[in-house]
Amino acid sequence: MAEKQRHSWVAIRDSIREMILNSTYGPGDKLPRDEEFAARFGCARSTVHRAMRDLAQSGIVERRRKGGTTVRRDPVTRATLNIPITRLEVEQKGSVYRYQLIRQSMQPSPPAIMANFGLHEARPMLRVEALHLADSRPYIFEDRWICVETVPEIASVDLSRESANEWLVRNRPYSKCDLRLYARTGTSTDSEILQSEVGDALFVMERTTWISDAPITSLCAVARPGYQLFTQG
Amino acid sequence: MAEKQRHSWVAIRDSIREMILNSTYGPGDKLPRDEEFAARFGCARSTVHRAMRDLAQSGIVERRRKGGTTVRRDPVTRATLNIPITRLEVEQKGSVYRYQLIRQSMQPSPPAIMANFGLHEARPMLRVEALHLADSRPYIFEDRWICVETVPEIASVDLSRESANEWLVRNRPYSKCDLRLYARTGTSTDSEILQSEVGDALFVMERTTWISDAPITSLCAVARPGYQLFTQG
DNA sequence: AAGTGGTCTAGACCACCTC
DNA sequence: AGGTGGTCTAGACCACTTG
Repeated sequence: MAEKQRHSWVAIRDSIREMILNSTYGPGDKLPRDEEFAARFGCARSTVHRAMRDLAQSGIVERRRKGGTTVRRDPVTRATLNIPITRLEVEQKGSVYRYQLIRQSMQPSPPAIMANFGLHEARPMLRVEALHLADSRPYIFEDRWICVETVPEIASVDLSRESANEWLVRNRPYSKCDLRLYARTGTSTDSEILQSEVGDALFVMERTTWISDAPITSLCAVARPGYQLFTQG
Repeated sequence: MAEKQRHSWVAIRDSIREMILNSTYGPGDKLPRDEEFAARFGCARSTVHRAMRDLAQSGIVERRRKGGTTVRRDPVTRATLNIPITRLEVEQKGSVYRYQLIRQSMQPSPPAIMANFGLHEARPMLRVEALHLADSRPYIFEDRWICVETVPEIASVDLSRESANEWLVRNRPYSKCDLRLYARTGTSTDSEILQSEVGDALFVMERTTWISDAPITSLCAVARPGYQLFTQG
């Protein structure tokens, strides 16, 4: 009952992971070089590399040139979140999506937004407050700041028709994304906008993106009560 | 001002992404075969493959054998969450970690847990309720169910000394992990355990893991008010 | 300065899936 | 049944980083 491919990178990854869990190699230990493993397994070095890359991405090992591969002392659980465009998220649930621009204006970035971006000086930004609705009921409220120096085209987009969320995802790739998730108690302002009760537990997602160190957008999205965020491939 | 490596997979990835954003290839369009791209770029097919794998993982394209590579119609934002062992999370903040086992008992899996695992029949499970503390203040309360058929060794672990969280992460790899995040209003039970106020907004993380279709554990972790979950590489 | 991981190549074969 | 992506190899060179 052998595997179809004897030297598949998956098999090799599992072997190495098994050794780590066996304590053949413990936390902080240095693993043999890729070439050494390749010789042991009787496969090409690139196959070991492929396996190692997977283990590194899972957070089980750390790799450094010259430094070699070491077993992480602090294993982490890594989960990938899929954050779809809000319109598609709503439509996928079979609801009717509607979008409502509440306010937009040019403002210099306030301290909180500068902190999100890691900026030391204020930059001119477009602030957009908007509401996403599902079946005419408030779904997510977003308060977004867009750096017009990085995204000058945003000025010519009609944000009352197309959401900034959608325009940016479709037109601006990002190279870095910071995400912050937490729960907040609803205020009276929240309850007005989201038609929720004061004191409801609200789910908040803050997302900040850059394209190679240039700030793109930073937003704070507040979801209606009952909202859940899932993982999924 | 040319790049050091003219045919680096990063450069090729960026070129292809650029074409997609240019609408050279629009949503739903089929991209040329890898071999075709390789010929155009004057590189090896495996280099195109490396670039494509990255684009696929970012959620920009979809690849299928024989079906070829297509531009996704519904772009998604993908973010990787790092969920450390709770003890390390606390210690990294410079706080003193403490752990307190509240209750543990063998119980057949209730419907909610069966649903998390996708089981049709109840299985014997070890239920563990425990509290993680930071500087003697409640930090996270976890209500965990462990499938003893998959993890029989758990029976011989002293869970009053080592948290199930830590033991499992260190000893049990998983092949699949479902995550669900949401906000919940604190009940009187919550307020007792977490020393919070009734009505506080609490951040809840539900996590279910399998090892190749065999259920490992399903837990519901409730964090103290003010808790935040971040991304980070 | 040298050792280790990262990348690239050219070619081969395989596995999956649509046509 | 055939086309496409996925993997594997053997070898070469490069880039990072630590001793």
